[in-house]
Amino acid sequence: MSIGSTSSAMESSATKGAYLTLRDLILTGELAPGEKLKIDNLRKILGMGAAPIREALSLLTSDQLVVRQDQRGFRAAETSIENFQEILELRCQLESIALRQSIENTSDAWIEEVVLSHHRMTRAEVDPKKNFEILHKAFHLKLIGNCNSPVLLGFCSQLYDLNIRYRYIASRAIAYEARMVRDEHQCIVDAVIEGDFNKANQLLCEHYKTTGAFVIKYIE
Amino acid sequence: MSIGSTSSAMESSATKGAYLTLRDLILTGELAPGEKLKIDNLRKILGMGAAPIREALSLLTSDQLVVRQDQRGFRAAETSIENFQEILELRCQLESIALRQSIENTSDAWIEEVVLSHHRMTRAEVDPKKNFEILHKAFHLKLIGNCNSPVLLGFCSQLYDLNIRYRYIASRAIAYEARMVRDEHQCIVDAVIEGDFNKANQLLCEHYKTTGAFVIKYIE
DNA sequence: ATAAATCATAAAATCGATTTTATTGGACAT
DNA sequence: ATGTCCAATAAAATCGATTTTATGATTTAT
Repeated sequence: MSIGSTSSAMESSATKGAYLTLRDLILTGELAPGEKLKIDNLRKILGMGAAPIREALSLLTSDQLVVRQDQRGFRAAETSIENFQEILELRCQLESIALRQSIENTSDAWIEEVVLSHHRMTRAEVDPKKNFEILHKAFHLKLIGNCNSPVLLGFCSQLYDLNIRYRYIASRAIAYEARMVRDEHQCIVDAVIEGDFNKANQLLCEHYKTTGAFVIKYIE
Repeated sequence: MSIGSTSSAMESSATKGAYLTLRDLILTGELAPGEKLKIDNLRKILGMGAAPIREALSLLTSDQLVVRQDQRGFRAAETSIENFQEILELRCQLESIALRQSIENTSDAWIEEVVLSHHRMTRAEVDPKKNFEILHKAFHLKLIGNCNSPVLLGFCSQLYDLNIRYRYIASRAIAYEARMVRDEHQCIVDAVIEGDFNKANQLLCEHYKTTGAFVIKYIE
């Protein structure tokens, strides 16, 4: 069984381990949308007491990955086309704001970090998928990370995760799309380096929406 | 002591009670920014075991009102001018989006709800302050509540709370401003009824920023 | 036969005690 | 004196057991 050892769990505290593992299981769809999350079951799976599990689940409600019903326990958040489209739209709106501010504050240091994280992501496309996903997220967050607005970045990070969850769920039905994602990423980086917000923004939103249109076919 | 009976605590579950009470204490500044939240202390104050308190604190981290340090417990989130300004700016940006969509989707039913919640809030200006605050929040959320984007509304609600926390903290130093808030609210409602997004949006953002400028003098 | 009420079971919520981890103050060596 | 190490204390994290609450099945009354 690969559950107890999933990814970077088993860290410091039991709570953190439970949090990371459960988060992973929900994001990848191994715990299905709407599924009841019974404490006793999870106890057996994760091999710990109830307290850290409840705490982890409480933390996951912040991320909108878990829903809590008073006195009726927890379940994995539902998915729906409406929700997916909302996530998609919000990502475009919020990342536009963050991207604009990032480019307004542009600096050599930031540009170099963007180039670097892009490079790392590209290089990892051969490695195990898991690793790529982490670097892919890091890249996209770096792209908007110069906006000097940590709360906004928090929202974007949350939306990213909610979005990728749909990608995972969709990819259970089909092989992972072999679209020209690489080129798209490169063009975005180029526009950012040029300091051209409008171009970068348009490319970024299209990037999200194209992927989204692809995913949406496989929901429901 | 009015702590155990604060507001609408003592509800169904101990966790929910703890959540509401702690949230209140933090929003109003009775638990000061940065203050260590020791489980044992809170146990004595709230009169319950550690489990529901930890769970409530975990839930509050979602709201960004509590910060959790692994193995080092919880504390009330810090405040800062930078954070306040960020909150303010984000509120304007996000509520603009929500307001635009709300007005685009305008309907008689929604307009009536806006008018109603505005009326209720106005009428409550005499009643105990607490009640007014709830209706004030309800009004502002209703104003942007026709946007058909629950996630966005969730963000706005969160930002509202973070913002009001600064108001409370500032108002510890001074008497609550007697500005022309009433007129401002009325003008916003009028613009919404007219379906004039630009006007409504400008008024709303000014409304926030004027109040913000007032509050900011009393931080630090 | 249907609806309300009751009971039995399963699950969630909570508690008190234990274990693990951080923090503090002081002893020791440099 | 100053910095390092260790012990004692305080706090956080966790567990196992208990209590409370919901759920589903069965009975009873209309």
